[in-house]
Amino acid sequence: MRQGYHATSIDDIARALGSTKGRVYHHFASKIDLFFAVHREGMKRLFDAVVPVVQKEDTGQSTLETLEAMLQAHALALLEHHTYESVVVQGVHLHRFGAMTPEERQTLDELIASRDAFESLFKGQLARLKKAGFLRHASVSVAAKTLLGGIQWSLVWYRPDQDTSPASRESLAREMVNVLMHGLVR
Amino acid sequence: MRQGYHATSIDDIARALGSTKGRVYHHFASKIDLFFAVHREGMKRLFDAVVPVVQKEDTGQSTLETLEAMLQAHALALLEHHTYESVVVQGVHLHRFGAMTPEERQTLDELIASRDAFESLFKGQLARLKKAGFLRHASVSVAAKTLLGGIQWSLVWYRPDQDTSPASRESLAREMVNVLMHGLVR
DNA sequence: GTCTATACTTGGATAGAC
DNA sequence: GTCTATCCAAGTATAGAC
Repeated sequence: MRQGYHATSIDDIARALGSTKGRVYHHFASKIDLFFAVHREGMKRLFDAVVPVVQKEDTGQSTLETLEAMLQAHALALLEHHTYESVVVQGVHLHRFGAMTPEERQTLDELIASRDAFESLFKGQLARLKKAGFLRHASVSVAAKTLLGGIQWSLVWYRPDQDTSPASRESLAREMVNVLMHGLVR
Repeated sequence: MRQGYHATSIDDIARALGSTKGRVYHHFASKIDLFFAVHREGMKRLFDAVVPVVQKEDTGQSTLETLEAMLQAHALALLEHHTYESVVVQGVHLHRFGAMTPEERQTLDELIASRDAFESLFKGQLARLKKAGFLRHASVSVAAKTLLGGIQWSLVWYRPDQDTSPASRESLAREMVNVLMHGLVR
């Protein structure tokens, strides 16, 4: 999270643990294997936050309200698990990397597929809204990327140490979602 | 742009030039100096795209229309100069890095300051809108980061090779801006 | 399961010929 | 201004003791 994949050495990690390389390599076969484990956990937490909200769809709230709840859950999860999620972003860049073993390549492909599946949760909801007459001047795909982008960009600027209370994270998430849902209408 | 700062070796760069390290080191004192040069050019292009739009403010268009034009110009610049701008993003991460010489540190601080100045162009416009009754449920700062984030996230997903025509970039930029300006109102 | 010691490779940077 | 050759540091990974 702090320095990115390449700038972080196994020695850095060992030092943070108060131990040495040996311990790290006892638990993980390679550096990228450790990265994969963190990435997987990060994706799990995103799904755990958003899937329950999608499944509550039939309990009376409108399609638009469900989307708003999904965005809110996503934004909050990003802030709460900022450590894991800022590792997840880096998976995208590693994707077009080149030199790795077939197994590593396959694992990475799985992780990217899981990111796509996550985005599709939002695309599905947006497609339903478009049918209902919303979103007239944008495609579902670009809308999904733009809305998620507005939230996910917080991974770039948000510093968890500056503001630690759960309530302030909740209201920060709310602010971001408000901007995206209501745009700049008066 | 393709592999990120750390994963790209000077040999990679020399190979792309059809030459060797020697040439690169004749023109740039160090790897980070080369990075700085690209970053600087990237920031220059962003300002060149947006500043003229801000300065046209007094020519009859509304504050809201000016903001929309600024976002559009920014989005288009990101797509057009995707190569430079995706390097600019990495400056943020390098910022909290640690080991560098005082001169390098100072240069990096200047680059970050220039990013902040850029964001302030949008904050200024949003502050004027807030006074006029817009943006009631979000702070100027979070709104700026969220709106810019929606656009800047295209640096993560946009692949310039897939769609090369200026017209299609223009309409892609338009779509992103529409989502952000009009939100999900019907 | 954790440590120390070390093998091996990559990559930033420099020297000096042309 | 560009090349080749080389130095040196950093960092991944492994071997083997405890």
